[in-house]
Amino acid sequence: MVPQDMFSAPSTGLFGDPQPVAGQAQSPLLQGLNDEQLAAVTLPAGHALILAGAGSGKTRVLTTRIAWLLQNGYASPGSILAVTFTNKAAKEMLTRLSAMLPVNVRGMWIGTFHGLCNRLLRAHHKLAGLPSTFQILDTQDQLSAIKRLCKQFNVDEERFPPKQLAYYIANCKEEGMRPGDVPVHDADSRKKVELYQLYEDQCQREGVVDFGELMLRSFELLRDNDPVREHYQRRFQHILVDEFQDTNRLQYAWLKQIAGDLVGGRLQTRGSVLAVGDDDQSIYAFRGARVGNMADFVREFEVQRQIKLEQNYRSYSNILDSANELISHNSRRLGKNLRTDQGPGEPVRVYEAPSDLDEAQWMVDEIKQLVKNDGFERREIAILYRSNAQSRVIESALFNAAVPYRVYGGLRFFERAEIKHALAYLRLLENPNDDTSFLRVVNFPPRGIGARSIETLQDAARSAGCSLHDAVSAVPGKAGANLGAFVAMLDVLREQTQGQNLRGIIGQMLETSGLIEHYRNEKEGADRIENLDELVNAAESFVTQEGFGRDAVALPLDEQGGPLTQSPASQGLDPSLPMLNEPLKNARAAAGGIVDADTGETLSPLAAFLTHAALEAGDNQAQAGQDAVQLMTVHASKGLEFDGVFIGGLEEGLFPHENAMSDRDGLEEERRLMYVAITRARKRLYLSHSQTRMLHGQTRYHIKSRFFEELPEGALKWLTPRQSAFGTYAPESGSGGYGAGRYGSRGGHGGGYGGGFGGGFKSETFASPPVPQQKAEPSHGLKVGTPVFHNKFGEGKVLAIEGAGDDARAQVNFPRHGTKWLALSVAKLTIVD
DNA sequence: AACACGTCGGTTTTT
DNA sequence: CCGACGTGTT
Repeated sequence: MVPQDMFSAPSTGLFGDPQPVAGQAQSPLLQGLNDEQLAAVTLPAGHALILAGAGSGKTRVLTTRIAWLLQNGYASPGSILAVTFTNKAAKEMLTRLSAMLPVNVRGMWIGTFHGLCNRLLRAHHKLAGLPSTFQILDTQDQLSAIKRLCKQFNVDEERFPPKQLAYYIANCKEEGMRPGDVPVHDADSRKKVELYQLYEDQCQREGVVDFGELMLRSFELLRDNDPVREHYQRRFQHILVDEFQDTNRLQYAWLKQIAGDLVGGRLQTRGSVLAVGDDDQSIYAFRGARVGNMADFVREFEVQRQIKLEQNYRSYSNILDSANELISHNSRRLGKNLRTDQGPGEPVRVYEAPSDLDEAQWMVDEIKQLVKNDGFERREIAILYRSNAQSRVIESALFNAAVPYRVYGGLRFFERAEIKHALAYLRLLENPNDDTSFLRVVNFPPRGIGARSIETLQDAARSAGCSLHDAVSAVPGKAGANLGAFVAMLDVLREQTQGQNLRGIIGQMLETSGLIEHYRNEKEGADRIENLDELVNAAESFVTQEGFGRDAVALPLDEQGGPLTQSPASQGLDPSLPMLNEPLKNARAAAGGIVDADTGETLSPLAAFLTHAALEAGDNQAQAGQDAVQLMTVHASKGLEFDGVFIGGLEEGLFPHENAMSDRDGLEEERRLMYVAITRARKRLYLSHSQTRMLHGQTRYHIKSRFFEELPEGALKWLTPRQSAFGTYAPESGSGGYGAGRYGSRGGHGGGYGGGFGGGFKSETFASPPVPQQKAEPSHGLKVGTPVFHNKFGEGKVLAIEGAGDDARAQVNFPRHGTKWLALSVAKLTIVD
């Protein structure tokens, strides 16, 4: 129980009024909310957990809650902190909020965890032990920094792959561990800790932080500086967290720091935390998400109110029933059942294809019908898959049928090589010690500085304990001259751009660095120049419309430890909060800078833009022009919705994925993934699996996903016979007579069969495929699913079989030893009865 | 410094 | 099968 006096302003009757009840909602803000939503929006002070099912209006509740707090004077903009995971979600919240209320969103802290951490660290960089010009390393940068480190210290990259080190370091940080906190058991772990420490030293020397560091450093800032922590605790009376099920350990610890202090084993908080999430949609355990944070939150914050949003506004009930039934197979749920007022709608259609090519062709045919007969827009149709590799065949089928499509994922704007090069120059203007950026462009465009020269430079820098930039003068001879010229060029550039606006700076950089010139002479350079032009545009719109001041409102806070204005905060307002100074700051921001809390100086537009580039890698390539079918992984589809959804590749080993099948947690996450996929659909849902699939260049035999057994039979319509005998098909016979030539005009794979499926084909036809049957004659007598025994590995189950005769191999899952590929001519396998 | 060749690995992804 | 990456060649 959280005592009432914990809230700052009980005297005004804050939240003391009787709560509005459904039906009484007078404010237009609250109109149209259902009872659950209304209750959530108008929650009294105190910590609360909202379990928000898919399509239950979660974002609406979150934004309406903020608007309601503001409108009723329960909160000032400055007292609100809303945290999301993605920039997209943060932006969405801001947009909806400003549509709802004519409110100055600037005073509010709405952003991603990393964005807000960045704000904290910029404002208190001295206390955090960072230079004001610190730069942010993205994942690529981090990896190249680690590779550089490994080279420098002669680390055996076989034994310690840089990728793994990166993963290891990120992991330690997520667990809140500095090198000194990591337990060491053996030589291996000792070495890793040592490298972690060296990496940290290197980053510190260069004035750069990786994503994990952004979180950990600001956590420590709060933890170790009482005045700072208290300031924010007092300020943020209303903390709202989106997608709470995706928070990792460190993010949760960070929230606790901002919310209150642990006193005598109990968390004493000053404000209210509203956590919104859905344990059934937790699909990011692999990157540290900890669903357990939800239960911890309830316990540690002594949460008194939990509200479930179970009314779904998205899907017909056949779809929803399928989702509910599926997810009911998971254990340890917080418990939730979606309901809808909509009718059953069409049944969920299920299709079994002989091959992945046929599966893709079936999708194309169905999509054509949806568009032609049912008036679906293509952009309202999505094809979802478990892994990116599956998109190939589907793309090919769509391409050959001339159906416009768009694939999500891939390189984002700020991750393109030419953009990274340009940004590296800009970063060096800000922070010459950023060795990662230095190395990226020191010889790009080529200026005669080879590996040899760089090695010399690195040695010099190491012995002097300084950055590469500062070590240049120590390199003799021709190499030194070339390096000197590079540094001189940077100096010239810095001189040239002095006092210029952002657009001017970037334009000048592109010229002086020789980047533009270089790409002009390159045959494939036109696209890259186009992208560089786009960079100038991005900078321009960042300055003008994006209102970069918004993202960087600084905080007046006396860091010298002087008394913070203590006030009763009578209207829930704390006079020491910065919003009172807003006009001044906005004026300064408009003049082209951002006020820094420590120094009172303005943060340059360039610095702000570089931060923006690092924290928001930009849209993938979502050219929203054409009406195109959308292709993406199930993960990428989270939060989206479509009229029609296809989920392909529902096969054991693929979905659920083989790497996740061995333990219960993994399997349950796969099931949640499937749950997310199903709940994307509004009107039509199509599920499919294929008996054979080309994977890693070889045909694999798959049995259908166990998830089919977990769906309500009554909601399904099988387009192919439910029990089709497995092994009837010979996938590799090539020359099918039907629709030959529909594949193959691109990518070179020869004519498939099955072009004529989809439409006419309904049921019995399936038993006799349009290709001459080749007896899949397994001399070994193994089939997928066969339980087997191995002398060394014990009992296992066959997951897949490949090849024939002496080349035959079987993939077998052994509970004790994991999944193995075994050559049948060698391994002694016996079939278990 | 650009290109050719061989090896290796191969869920999911945001910041 | 297909892309990334590292090494070796001109």
